[in-house]
Amino acid sequence: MAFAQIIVKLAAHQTDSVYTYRIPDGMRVPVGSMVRVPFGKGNRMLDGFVLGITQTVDGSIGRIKDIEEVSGREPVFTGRELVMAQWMSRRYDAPLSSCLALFVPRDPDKTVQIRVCARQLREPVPKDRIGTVQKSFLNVLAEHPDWSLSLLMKASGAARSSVRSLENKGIIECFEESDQTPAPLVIQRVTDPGKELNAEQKQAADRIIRAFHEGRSSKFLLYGITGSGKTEVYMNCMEQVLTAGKGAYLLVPEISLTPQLVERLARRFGDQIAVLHSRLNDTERSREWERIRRGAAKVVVGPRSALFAPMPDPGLIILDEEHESSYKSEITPRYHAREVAEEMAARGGFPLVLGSATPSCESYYQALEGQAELLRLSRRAVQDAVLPAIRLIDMRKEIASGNMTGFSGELIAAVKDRLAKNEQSILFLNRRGYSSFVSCRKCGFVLRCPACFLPYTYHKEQNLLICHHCGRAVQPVDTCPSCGSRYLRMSGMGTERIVEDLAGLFPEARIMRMDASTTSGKNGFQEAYEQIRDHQADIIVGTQMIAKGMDMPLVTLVGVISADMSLYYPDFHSTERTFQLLTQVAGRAGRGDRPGEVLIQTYEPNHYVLQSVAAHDDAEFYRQELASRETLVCPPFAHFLQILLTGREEDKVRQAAGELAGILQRESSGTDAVAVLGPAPAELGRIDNVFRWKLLLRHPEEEPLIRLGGRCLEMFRERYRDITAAADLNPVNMY
DNA sequence: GGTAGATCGCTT
DNA sequence: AGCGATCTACCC
Repeated sequence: MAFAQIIVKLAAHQTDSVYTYRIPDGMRVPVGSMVRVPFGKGNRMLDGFVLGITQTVDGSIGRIKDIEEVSGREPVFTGRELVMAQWMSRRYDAPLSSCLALFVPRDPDKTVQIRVCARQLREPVPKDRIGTVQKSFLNVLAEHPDWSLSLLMKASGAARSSVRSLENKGIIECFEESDQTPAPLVIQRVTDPGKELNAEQKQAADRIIRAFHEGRSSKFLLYGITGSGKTEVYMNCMEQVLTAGKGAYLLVPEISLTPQLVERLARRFGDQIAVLHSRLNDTERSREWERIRRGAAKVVVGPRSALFAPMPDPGLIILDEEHESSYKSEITPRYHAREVAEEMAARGGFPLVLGSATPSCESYYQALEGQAELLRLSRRAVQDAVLPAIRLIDMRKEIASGNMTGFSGELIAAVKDRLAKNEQSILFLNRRGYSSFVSCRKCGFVLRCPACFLPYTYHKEQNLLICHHCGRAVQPVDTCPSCGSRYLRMSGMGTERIVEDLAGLFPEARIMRMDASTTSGKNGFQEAYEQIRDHQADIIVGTQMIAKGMDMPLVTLVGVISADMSLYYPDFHSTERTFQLLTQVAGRAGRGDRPGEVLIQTYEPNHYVLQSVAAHDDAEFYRQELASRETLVCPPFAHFLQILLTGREEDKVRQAAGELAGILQRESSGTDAVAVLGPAPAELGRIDNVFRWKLLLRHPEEEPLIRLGGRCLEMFRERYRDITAAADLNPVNMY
């Protein structure tokens, strides 16, 4: 008798419990299998992962049930993957089952279809008495040796018993065969042999490849300005890694996974690439995974989750736009792809490349400290393109001169000028919708979502008040729900409002809006891009999505409506984000043969972020930002562990938060003392009627935070079963 | 998350 | 006492 140690995927389990199930006689259940098991009083079928096999069983276990079946290919995860999942589980305080699930396709049965085939071993000798049905079966088999057993049976009219009879006589043999390697999603011939690299690019590629050949897991920061040809360096390195028989991961932020990039990679690597993104269905994703698992696809392109694709022998991981916050998962396990990639590279003994035009402060600091090798690309690969002129517009002066429109005279004049020249303008505002809140002029009441307590954003097109947090949509009212007055006012500006105002100012212009609301369809983003490229719009009003890597040669003006909005967001990342966003959005101007101009409207033109953006002085930004981070004791000079407590009863959540703070303070002592900040209600104190309190732990090193957090949360969870406590290491959203 | 068994509270 | 509504513990 054999038993399997199984962890089960159950949402209510905040921590893993290992259950013992009996393996029915004849069932093959290796370690690493995914199985269906009956669970709970109702014997509901759940997915489970097999962590171990034992021959005996602990007498204290009451009732032991049988495994129902094994899902898909067995096993679904390797020992190496289990080790990575365990590392993630500890580091991110997440159930092991949730970490293992990342390495397993959602429906393993779709990954590979096992079929039963037959092959003839010898001719029937005369003394064998063959019936006619069996003879017919052999004839069909001779004609179609690749058919499945069921097909052969159907064609010949043979029953399973006849087949068994042939088997028993040793004339045929039945065997299981997995399907052929699935067809690639992207089919393209290799037409691009690769460009000659310039000196900087070549030096960068050489140093990465040297580390690869030496089996060093070095970390590189490829810091290259917009248009300096980072992708060409990536492709050159990947090609050399492939030549050496290994595979490569190219991670991109989801938004950057555009058809242009995929096409470019396909022209270079043909069907050796596997493309993964969130819009694939289960079958498509499973097929790409299967191609990767079989070694048919050696270049994996995708967002952070692509790291978990089962590449048998990786030799390189590249994170493009490494500063992007989409590399941090906001659901359990709350991992950062950069950290997971680093761990994979370290274990595998191969290099990691972080690429960006605006590196994260963490990576920049590591390069300064020598923990990452810095590779600079300082020249634009496109010869004539020059950096755009960036000018700051002091909006205080506009207000002083009586201009309350939100558009400076200079910006309006510049747009008018571009319209006259038949060139395109981009106007950037990082807030969608029409107005940011609706309030009563008489009593000051603000219309808010009842579940989240966040002000509603008015969407004029749909004529709805929408909560940008939970998505709740309600009909607008014309009287104040509090005092009954009819003086309701819309305040703050969103992209919809900007479009409306511009239409009034420039009635002849073709104005287009590009934000999450207008690009939601399957190809929404691509279609919008093509419209811009084909000059079907003169003015494009958009949120941050227009800042990302699109090539728009007709755009010669970029206007930032308000740079201050993101600058004063209550999060220490806000300055860095603003710098990155403004630098990226400025990079959209003048990439063709005409020079670009960037106008940034602000109420604080002397702020170091704006000054360094305007001067194209990245080094100065990082100098000031790192100094400020050191003073504020923020990353990279400290690490945070945020603990979010949620529950349906406000009093209970508050009380639990206080108790957890006490446990943390008691357990953290001596030289390794961790700073405990809070508890405090979260800025979004209530979402969908669940109350939220938070605690923040800070320490110069990560390890004491992970250790203390893990230990204290274990104690806490035993005591409070109805309160959810979720840890987040170095959260990207500190609210 | 789902279920059974315990407990609560209101009805007859 | 009788029965639905709510709470609590546990699931191999």
